[in-house]
Amino acid sequence: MRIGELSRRTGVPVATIKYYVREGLLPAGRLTSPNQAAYDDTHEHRLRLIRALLDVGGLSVSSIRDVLEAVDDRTQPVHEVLGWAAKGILGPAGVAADPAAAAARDRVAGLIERRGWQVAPESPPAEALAEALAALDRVGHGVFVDAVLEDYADAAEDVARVDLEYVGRHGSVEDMVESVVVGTVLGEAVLAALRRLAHVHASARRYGAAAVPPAADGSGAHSS
Amino acid sequence: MRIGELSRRTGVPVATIKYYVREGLLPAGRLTSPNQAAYDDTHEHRLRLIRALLDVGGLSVSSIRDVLEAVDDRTQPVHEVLGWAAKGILGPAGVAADPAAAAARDRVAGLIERRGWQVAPESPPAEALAEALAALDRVGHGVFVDAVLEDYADAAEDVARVDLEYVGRHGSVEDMVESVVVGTVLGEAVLAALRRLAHVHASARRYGAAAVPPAADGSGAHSS
DNA sequence: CCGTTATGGATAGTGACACTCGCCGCTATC
DNA sequence: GATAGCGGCGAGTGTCACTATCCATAACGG
Repeated sequence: MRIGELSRRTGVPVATIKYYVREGLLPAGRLTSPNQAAYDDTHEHRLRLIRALLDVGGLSVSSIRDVLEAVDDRTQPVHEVLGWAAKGILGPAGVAADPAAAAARDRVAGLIERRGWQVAPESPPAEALAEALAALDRVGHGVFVDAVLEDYADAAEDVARVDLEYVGRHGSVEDMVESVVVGTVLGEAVLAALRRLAHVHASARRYGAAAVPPAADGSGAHSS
Repeated sequence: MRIGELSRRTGVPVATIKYYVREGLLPAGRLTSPNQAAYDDTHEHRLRLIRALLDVGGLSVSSIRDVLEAVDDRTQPVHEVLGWAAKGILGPAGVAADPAAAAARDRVAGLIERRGWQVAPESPPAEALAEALAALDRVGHGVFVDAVLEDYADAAEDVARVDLEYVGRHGSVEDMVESVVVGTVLGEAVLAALRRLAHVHASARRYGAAAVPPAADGSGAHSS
């Protein structure tokens, strides 16, 4: 397969594929002549993965490069791979120093301890959580945390159990790291969408009984 | 309070505050002279909200403008507000037409029906879900969906129940829409972080028994 | 009273990001 | 042997979230 067909199969423009190769997201094709290269199924699969991470997962190109390096590195322990991606989605952040942040970090440490989670409080997900709790506090919704944190944690545990089961049942170690990545990133998108769906349903049931036909107008549908 | 103090209190640069005012995210201060304006607590609160949605929620400035308009518009029914924000996080997207997308939409419709959810299958969250499922399918992890969808949906229902209870118990209708926004957007970040935390824990327990001291090296800790 | 600093308002510029274009010389295909 | 496609490269594009500069005016300190 040459680049044109790869492009046609995946719907990704040729120029973009070349760009991904330059950026190190996609390995170059096997050269058959000085200016002719062949691509195969692995390239196609990798390309689809890149697009999924980019479009649905919302990762940046540079995060994806890091992630894919981890996927390719077979020596990477699975649970190590799980910590990274937060930084790609949340900004560089860099450990805030205000009172809200300090309180949030304590709160996270308490939660981890109470749950008996074997996680370092300095790990990226823990800091991401602290960041989110601090933000909630700063906008005056600190109570939200009191009201929901434990229930959220229960739900997170349920979900994580299911995820791990899937990854574990998925056969070869080669694919495992990719399963973890896919499950983490795309699973997040799935869960978020489900939560909003459940919100809409629960809200419609509780407040407006009036049917909610939201596709009728375009008021909020188009972007920019 | 003048703009300088507002800046000092929130940590947001003066130039950035001016930018938010220009962009319509933040109302202008009350003019006391042709070139002097006063800001109050509502401005401060709004500014913190903007930063939270931006930094933690990952919304774009234009999404935030839309969201805040809804917050300010008291006539907005609550369950109507719940549909929007997906477009800010996921791209404009625009309804894919390939087989994976079609299958995913069917699947979503089936799920909604099976759950008895009162949600239109064309609503933004439903389409976001279909998008995510389609992406999963395209990267060859369609099985993931079979394995976890129902459990995810259970978890989402649990979480949504808790969320709605919080919003309902939160008093005045004025604050309700804001609670919904905050709960939806920041709650998503909280839930995602908790899920990753639970992943790391469950994974450490199941695979590497070796303690996982992740803060020791800086290999993945600092960004870019 | 006056120099310094801060302010509102407007315009222009910045850096990061994810592409996208154009060019060159070569190759595959009809 | 014309035409289309190719690999590789550098440069350009549009968007986004700021950021910098400028001006005339206002507040503030001595």
